[in-house]
Amino acid sequence: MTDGPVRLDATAKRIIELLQEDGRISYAAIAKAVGLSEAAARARVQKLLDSEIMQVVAVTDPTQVGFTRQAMIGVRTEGDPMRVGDRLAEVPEVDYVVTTAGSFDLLVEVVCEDDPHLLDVIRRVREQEGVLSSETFVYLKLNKQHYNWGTR
Amino acid sequence: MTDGPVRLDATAKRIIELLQEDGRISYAAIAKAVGLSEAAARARVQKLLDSEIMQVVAVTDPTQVGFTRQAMIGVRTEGDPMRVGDRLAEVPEVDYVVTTAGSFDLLVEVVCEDDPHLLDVIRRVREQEGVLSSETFVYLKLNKQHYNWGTR
DNA sequence: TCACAATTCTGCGGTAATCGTGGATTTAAC
DNA sequence: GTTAAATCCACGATTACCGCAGAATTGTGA
Repeated sequence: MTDGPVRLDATAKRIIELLQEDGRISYAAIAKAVGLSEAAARARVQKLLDSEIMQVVAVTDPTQVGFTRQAMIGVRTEGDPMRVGDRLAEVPEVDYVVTTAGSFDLLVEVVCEDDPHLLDVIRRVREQEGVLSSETFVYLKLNKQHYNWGTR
Repeated sequence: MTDGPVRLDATAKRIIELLQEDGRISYAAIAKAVGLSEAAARARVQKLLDSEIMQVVAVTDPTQVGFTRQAMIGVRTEGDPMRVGDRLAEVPEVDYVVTTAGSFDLLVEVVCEDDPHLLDVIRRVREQEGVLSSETFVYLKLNKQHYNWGTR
């Protein structure tokens, strides 16, 4: 998140791909797949986690775990969009923030319990300094969500 | 993805939250945290995975693993947006599709290697039957990405 | 090219976690 | 109240995890 681009060799990429398929695969299985000792594979994984290139986490469809309202908010800003984006990232209900080129400067995904909650979050976003306007896209259905795009 | 809403008890929710923090936490640690035997905790996790309520995976910032171009594509459709969304979900470069209410019917996130690749993906999206128009937001920076929103 | 330092890897032993199974317990349906 | 299904626990055999010491590799500067 903070560092610049990091060099990843073929082994690191292969390890990432294995964990993209199954985040709970054992170190021993990783080692066998990439041709390293188990200890070396473990060190590699730990380094990838420590450097924040990769995180291994449980991902859920929020609507299945009690968050009935999700939305993407397109935001137009004045001043430095990244600065505004970093501040919006601090809002707990915000799980995803990207700075973009296009008719929005920022795209902000939020996870809420219900409509009043969403309304409150939108209000807080719009109050943020540097936010000129926003447009909300309420999620009706999550059609696809995957993470195994591999590496290049 | 296919089934309706599934009932999650407090234990299941607690397990999900633990795995949202650390996808590689041991079954034994989960068992201790939720007050079950190790075997029971393992069975619960397996059930959550099998039912596709939860997936445990490695998540990366695509720009760090060789995908230099990412974008969100806002799509306006005719006909059933979900149908179009499900078809767009089959495009390999598409990693995220949601049906929304607002000035776009669908939001489609794509992961590409470079500009020509992105251009080609956009072309394929626009050619899709039922797609009236689209607007592309090229990602400049990923400010935040997290998954530990918990459960309710 | 060589020497030196830093990093990475291997092998291994002790400890802990995983996995399967059988039987007890709880839950749900009628 | 009875039955069936689901869930849980106990436990042993297997496998994985983890830390460490030394070897091998990589990278750097003279």
